[in-house]
Amino acid sequence: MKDTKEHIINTASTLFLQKNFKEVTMKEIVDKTGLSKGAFYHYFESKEKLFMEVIDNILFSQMYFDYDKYSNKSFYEFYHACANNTNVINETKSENIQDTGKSFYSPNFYFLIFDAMNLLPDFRKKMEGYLEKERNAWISAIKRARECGEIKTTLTDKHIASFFISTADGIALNLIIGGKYGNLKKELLSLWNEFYKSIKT
Amino acid sequence: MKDTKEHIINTASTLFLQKNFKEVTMKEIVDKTGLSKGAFYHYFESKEKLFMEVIDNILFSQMYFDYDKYSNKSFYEFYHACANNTNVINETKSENIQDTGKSFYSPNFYFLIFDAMNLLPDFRKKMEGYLEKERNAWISAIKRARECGEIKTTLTDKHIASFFISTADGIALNLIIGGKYGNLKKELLSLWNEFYKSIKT
DNA sequence: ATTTATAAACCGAACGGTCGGTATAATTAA
DNA sequence: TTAATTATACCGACCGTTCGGTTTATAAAT
Repeated sequence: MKDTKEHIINTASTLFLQKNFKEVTMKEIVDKTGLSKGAFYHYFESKEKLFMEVIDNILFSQMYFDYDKYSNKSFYEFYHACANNTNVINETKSENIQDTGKSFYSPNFYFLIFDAMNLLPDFRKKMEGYLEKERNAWISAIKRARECGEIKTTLTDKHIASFFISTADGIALNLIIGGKYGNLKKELLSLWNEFYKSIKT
Repeated sequence: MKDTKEHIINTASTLFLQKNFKEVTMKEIVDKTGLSKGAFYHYFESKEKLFMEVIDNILFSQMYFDYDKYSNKSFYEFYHACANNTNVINETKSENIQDTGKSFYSPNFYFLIFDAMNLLPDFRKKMEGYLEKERNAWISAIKRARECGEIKTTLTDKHIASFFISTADGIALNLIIGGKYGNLKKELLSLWNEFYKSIKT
């Protein structure tokens, strides 16, 4: 059944967003899914294969953001859309996470990224490709905004892009450590909006 | 002997900078130190206790940065000093890391931070305290720069501080993923310098 | 100076427990 | 009846840790 497999992937996703690969045990996955080991290994040949599917499911579908959709919109709209997209995972997954009393940090995919780089040989290239695409989208959006007179600044397109991308990651990281990842969108827009004010014409 | 214990901590430090707590095995620690398990447990009562000492050693000594030293210097000097401090760990530890052929990422303490938050109950508060101190140092340095006419901008002190701090983390994260953590200082200063140009009087 | 006594440093086999994974039986669906 | 699905019992490998014992350094006694 397709449903059962998806159910396993979803359950495992929330676990892998909380803890790293080694910390999530098969017993845990089996218990949380309400299935047995036999049932699990009917659908997946190994824990690693499951992990790969989780990676694909989370990183390369949910994380995917259609930048082209904003190619004819203003830069203001572009970065607001990006801010809205940042915590898709948080919103879609955190509802499944019950507080165990232990000091879990917020669900975040930095775990996944680090683990995936260790476990999946071709992951880094895939990730780099994604990041490059993201960066190019930002750069072209900024370039467009400058050309059509939306913004005006001495800063180069590249550096502005670098600003938006790295602040997104950096603020996310800080909020995760502080246990306040839920504020990401708010914090991001606070900084981005004021920066935007300073460069808009 | 103090030497042996320090030797264990140093060896373990390089390991914990490469892999997370569970991925580093006792066998590995023992082999890399050239000691036996018995010898190890003569100095540490558990793997966790060793990990705690590694945390203290790396995060709260090496990571420590004396912001007060720059209280009478220019903001330009301040952020250059911070940029120089970012990859202290990288420089001091990476020499010990031999390339095993496996796709290790650059040594970085994001592993340590994540693991420490799970394993050590009081770590988060400690970390938050450190981050707050860091942020306050930035804010007061910026405030000073504004007051004495070094910089002039519509951006608030808080947001400028947020810019510097989050870009440091964000760029570091991106470079780790790309396997080019060694470029951190260069990349950081490239962005920071140009931003500085745009706000300096 | 040499022997004796005490402690620190170190070793590696072995332990109990948990890990991911498998073989096989029971159940359900077709 | 046959094939797909789920459950149970079980496996060997490996984990962190323990433990009995050896070696080496330090100090005391003769």
